[in-house]
Parts: sequence; C-alpha cells; structure tokens
Amino acid sequence: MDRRVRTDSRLSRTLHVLLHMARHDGPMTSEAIGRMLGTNPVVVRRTMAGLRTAGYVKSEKGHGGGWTIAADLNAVSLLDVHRAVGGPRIFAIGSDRANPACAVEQVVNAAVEDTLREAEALLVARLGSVSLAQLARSFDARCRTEGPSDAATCA
Amino acid sequence: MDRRVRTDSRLSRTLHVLLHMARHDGPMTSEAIGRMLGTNPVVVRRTMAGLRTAGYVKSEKGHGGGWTIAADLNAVSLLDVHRAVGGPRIFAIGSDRANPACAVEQVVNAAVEDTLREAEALLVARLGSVSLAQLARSFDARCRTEGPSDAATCA
DNA sequence: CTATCACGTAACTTGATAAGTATCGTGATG
DNA sequence: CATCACGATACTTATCAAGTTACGTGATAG
Repeated sequence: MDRRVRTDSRLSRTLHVLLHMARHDGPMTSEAIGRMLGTNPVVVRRTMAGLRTAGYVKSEKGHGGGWTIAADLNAVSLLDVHRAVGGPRIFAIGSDRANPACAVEQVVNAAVEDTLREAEALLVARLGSVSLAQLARSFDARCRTEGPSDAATCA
Repeated sequence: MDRRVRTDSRLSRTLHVLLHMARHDGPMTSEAIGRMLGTNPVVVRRTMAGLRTAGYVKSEKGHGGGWTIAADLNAVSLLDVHRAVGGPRIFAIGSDRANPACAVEQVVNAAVEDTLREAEALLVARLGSVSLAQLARSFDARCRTEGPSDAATCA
C-alpha cells in the first residue's frame, strides 16, 4: 500500500541509520546519512541529537568526523530508540477534552482511552522486547535466504 | 494529563453524541449537538454524514427536524462508528517509504509495521467487541454508583 | 596559520489534515 | 410563505514533522 500520509517516521528512519552504522567501519557523516534517507543533513542531525543525548551514538567534528555507535546494540531496544528520538505521540486518534463536565463524555472518553492505552501497552512491550542487535541479525538472516547482501546499500 | 495535541477526536465525539441521542426523545438539531461538543453545526453535520451513510442515524429537515438514531444500538460497535466517521488513520508514527530499494530499510520497516499492525489488530478487536448499547449501560451503571444522572447534560 | 570539513543551532518554509467558519441552496413544517 | 434545519462548497486556522537556509564552532590537514 502506498501511504502518502502524514506519519512520524523518526523511529523507522533512525533504526535504518543505526543498522547501516553497525555494518559500517568508521564514522558516517550527516550528509551521507541524509543521502541514504533521501533528506538533508540538518534533519539527520536534528533526529540524531536525541540519540546522542541518550548515549547511543556520538558525534565528532572536523575531517574524518561524523556519527558512530556508542552503545552495545544488545542493550538498546526499539523502544529506547523511539523514546530517544522524542517521538511520544503514537496515536492519531483520541479525545480532545481531558476532564469534561458531561458524565456521558467522561464515560466515552474513558472507554476510548482505555482501549488506546491497551494498544499502546502492547506496542511498548513489543518495541521494548526487540534489541537493535536482534534486528541486525534478522537482516543477516534474510540475506542468507534471499541472496547476497549487496542490497544493503541505499539507492 | 492535559493534552493539547493534534488528535482526531471524531470517534469519541461521535460516541458522545450518540449516547446523548439514545437518552433523548425526538430529533436533535446540529446546532444543539454543536453546543454540546463546543463546536458549530457544520462540523457536526460533516461528521454525522458518515453515520447517515452507514444507516446508523437519519436526518430530517425543517421544523422539528434534526438527527435520530436509526439502528439497533446492540448491533453497532465502536469500530463501526470509527469506520463510519471515516477515521482510518490510527497511528501517528510509521515508515514513510513503502517499497524501499535498501534491504536494511525493508527489514526495519517490516519490523516496525508488524508491530503497529499487531497493536492495530488489538485496537480493532477491542473496538469491535463493544456495542453502543454496552457503552450506554456502562454509563447507567456509573450513575447508579456515583449519584443522580443530572450530569448527563453538557456544559 | 589558514582552509576545509563536519557538527550545532536557530529560524523560517512547506505540506498534510482535522477542525473551525461563512455562505448559499433545498426541502419540510406551520 | 416565512422559518427552520439539513446539504454542500469553499475558505481559514492550528498543529507538527519535515524540509530548508544560514551561520557559528571546533577539529583536522597541509
């Protein structure tokens, strides 16, 4: 399905970058990463800033500088990355008024929000249970079954 | 928590309206509903249009006109309402490129989207398992435990 | 020391979408 | 026939991720 919608893609883009960094020797520049993602270096730096604060990557200036992984990939989950990039809003739906005076509205909001909370809990549990290392391994596994790993380079 | 974010509140607002309509004799005008929701009649009509198409409500023009429930509340689930109001976008996060050339990106997107799909399936199952009648009953139950039902009127 | 490289940061623009608003048409009621 | 209430269109507003421009800072090369 070709989604042309408005979704926050910081998590998936960051995971994409991190996996490439894991398979790459030496620092990667924001410009090179931006080319991979089809965007520009400023957007990359903006998103990576959260990862640096969390200690998952570090950055160096000057010649030969760029971004490097600074953590054990086994110790960082997809949830950690989601939080590091500051992507708190998961749902596009919800209720707008927090404490309505109307009791009917209170019941309705509670019902909807309970359901959303359940779904969010599942999401958090799933994202928290997968490490970057596992994700990298699932990529390697896929390459072994589907052919050579040349496709790891971005267009 | 006081969310001042950008959420699609069509589902919760519509449920709110439907429950009031169920407790109300005769048609309710878009203007009266708009006052309940703190919005204006055009927004109400726009959202209700989907419900009418689905056959859950009907509308009458002229004196004494307005909106009336046209379906068995036991037969309509919260999921039915969600779909009737045309609210398809559930998540604010996701991946932007559907079929990337990069195999790493494919693996990452698949992982993220599988997780989202799981959460969506849970959400759909939950919303589909609750009928409007059940929601109305849970309101009545709450009133019995917490006091008189005067709070069913909106501010 | 100076030029270049690469990140850091701030400010602004763009695009998409729910919500809000204004206006006019249409049909039904009294 | 006057009024009411919906139907529909068009336009504006608000929000936020993403994109863009511009300039500053520190590090390396020569």
